[in-house]
Amino acid sequence: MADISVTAIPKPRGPAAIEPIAPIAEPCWDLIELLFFAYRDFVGDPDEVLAKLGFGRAHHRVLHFVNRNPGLKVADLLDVLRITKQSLGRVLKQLIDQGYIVQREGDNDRRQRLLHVTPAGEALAMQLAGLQTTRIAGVLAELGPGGHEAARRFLAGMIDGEHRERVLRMIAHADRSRSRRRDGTA
Amino acid sequence: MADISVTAIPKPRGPAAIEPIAPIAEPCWDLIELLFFAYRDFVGDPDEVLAKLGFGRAHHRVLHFVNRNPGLKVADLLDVLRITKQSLGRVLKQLIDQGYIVQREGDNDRRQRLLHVTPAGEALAMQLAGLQTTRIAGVLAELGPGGHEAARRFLAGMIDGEHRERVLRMIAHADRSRSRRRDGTA
DNA sequence: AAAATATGTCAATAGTGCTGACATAAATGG
DNA sequence: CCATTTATGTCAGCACTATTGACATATTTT
Repeated sequence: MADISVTAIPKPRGPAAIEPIAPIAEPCWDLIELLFFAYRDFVGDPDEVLAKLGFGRAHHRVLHFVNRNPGLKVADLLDVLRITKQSLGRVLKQLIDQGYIVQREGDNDRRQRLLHVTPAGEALAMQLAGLQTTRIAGVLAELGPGGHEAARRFLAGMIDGEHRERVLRMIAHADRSRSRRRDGTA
Repeated sequence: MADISVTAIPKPRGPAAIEPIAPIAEPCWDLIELLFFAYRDFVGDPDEVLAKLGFGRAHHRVLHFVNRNPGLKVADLLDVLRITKQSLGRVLKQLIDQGYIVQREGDNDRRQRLLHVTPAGEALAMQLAGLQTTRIAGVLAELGPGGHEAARRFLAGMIDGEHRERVLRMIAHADRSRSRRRDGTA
């Protein structure tokens, strides 16, 4: 029931065809390779902009998630990025020193350093997201209606089942967060 | 005509609504973030296996493309991976030293070192591709018919137009190459 | 024979991740 | 109030993957 499509067992090639060791299913080469090339170009646009600022992909990821989740706790950011605080440290310090991110003490818990983008940080984050959105929008326009939903379902399915729900909730939550900001409702 | 879906210009919020600086289109947050998480888990499975062998992602990419394109020239591999020969050097040397890849002199041009996987190399490459295929097959099974084609079109569209045709040709060519090998036609 | 090509290698550097150890401030639980 | 835990930061060192620049070797092309 879960073995449709690509991993289907190879059809026997003739009557009583002997399969010595079992050739197993042929890998899904096309999507494996397309994911590689697609992701490379997808992150390539931001890379160019970031390089001019002396930043790399790590800076992009931090800036992106802080922009999307204003007031994010450091611990939560570490959790999303799945890196150590030492790795985050260097990158975050640069973003703070150069005025793209600020830290604010937590209201309830003064140990927390809640992360926020500055106007410059938001501008940069939006510029980078804009580049990626332009690329995506180009594809979706070609694919026609249903393309967006199909892509979303494919990509969401590729996430570990263990984390999928959490990621989807985070995306939905960030969407609400940002639309409040746009409305000035915050 | 290319501005359907996500990047559509925001609808005016009321009669004669003034848009001060132009909020521009809202980025396509969901696909941007899903691509990040999906790709991370997609490469995560192989990462674990590779780590036990003392290899990293760079080794995976080299092994993958050599397995898919037997007799690949070093120069072509550099071109596909878009890295320098110095970067390739170390990684390739390790794969050769540990018996996963061999080099053969070109028949016509003896300067060339054509790359081939050994049986061990093929086994490893197929194991890694198998992990990724299992993940992909799980999604495709959920998506139903058309899912594979939709994913392929989305991902292919995400590749720079400049390189898309070349990538698709490479994939098609490698498919022929490998099926010849399976048939013993080579 | 000279020039171009395919490949390899040495050295230095950058970006991003890791582990381990330790420090500080604040919250929390007896 | 004090001990512990929590949230965060920081120093030091290491690994992997990428870069640039320079140079070497073998082979093909002109």
